[in-house]
Amino acid sequence: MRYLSIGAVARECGIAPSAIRFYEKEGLLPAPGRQSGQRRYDEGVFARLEIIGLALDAGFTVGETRMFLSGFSRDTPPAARWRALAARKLEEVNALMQRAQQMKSLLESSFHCHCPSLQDCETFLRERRAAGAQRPARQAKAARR
Amino acid sequence: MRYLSIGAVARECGIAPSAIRFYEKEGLLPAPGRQSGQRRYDEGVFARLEIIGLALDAGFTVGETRMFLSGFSRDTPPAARWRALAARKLEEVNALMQRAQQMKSLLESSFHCHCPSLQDCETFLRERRAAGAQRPARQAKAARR
DNA sequence: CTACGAGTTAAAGTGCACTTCAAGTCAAGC
DNA sequence: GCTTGACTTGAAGTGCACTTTAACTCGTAG
Repeated sequence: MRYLSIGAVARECGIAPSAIRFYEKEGLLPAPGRQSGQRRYDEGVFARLEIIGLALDAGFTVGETRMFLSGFSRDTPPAARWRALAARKLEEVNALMQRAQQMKSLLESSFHCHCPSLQDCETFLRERRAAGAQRPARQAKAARR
Repeated sequence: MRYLSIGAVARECGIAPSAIRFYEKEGLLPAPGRQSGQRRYDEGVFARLEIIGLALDAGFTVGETRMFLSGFSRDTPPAARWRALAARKLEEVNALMQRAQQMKSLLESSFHCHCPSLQDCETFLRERRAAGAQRPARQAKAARR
């Protein structure tokens, strides 16, 4: 079993050391063992970091990701609460995918479109109709740096 | 043709007046006519706001959205530059959708999963394998409030 | 005239996910 | 002993997309 420094982990998975410390401080990552003050990680950290990245990429906040991860931890899983959160998040992810799909259509069609103005761009109007009577008061998230 | 105040537009499409002013200042929204100092919008503003929302939701920054919109404007479309941007963005949107899909799978499977720890969760390992040797050094964005 | 609601501005504030900074510790090499 | 490089900490800074604030102007109603 190799024991890796924070720098080694960072290099190996392309995350800044500062981010790893940040995740630890925020309770996403368990505090690892130390060797003369320095953090020493085992291989398991990569799987954790991967889910963290996945969750944050998919639009979870740090707090939500913490809860998401707690759904997988061995200590007292508060299943009901977790399930509710997961269900809500699933909807948000669906909404995100739908909007991304719309944007994708819009982008693709823009390659073939030469409308002088938006007001009468056929493609856009079609997209808009496809989107339906939504006008949904956007609120979901999905960011990373 | 109705002429709407900023408040009326805001109410009708669920965006804060401050956001509308912000978009105008950032050049996403053309400056409308004024009536004793106050902005008066025509119906066309809704289509504009809808694309702005779509673009921002799909992860465009304000600057990118400005360029995206300029692709649709009647004045000198710098087609090459725009196409390059659109192509790059299309890739980013694809990546976003892929990650969202992964998160969705993870969420869905978490309903049926009762693994004591991540390290040996079959479902997660399968997801990970499906994701391939990516470890992609995340960089794309996709946020809104 | 006064009051009110809705608009105007520039500037400062907010929340999030990190990053950067300043000052220090530690082990190894010379 | 001194230097180097990688690490440690808490605190402050950053970028983005807005929001809030403060001080103001309008048109209308009473």
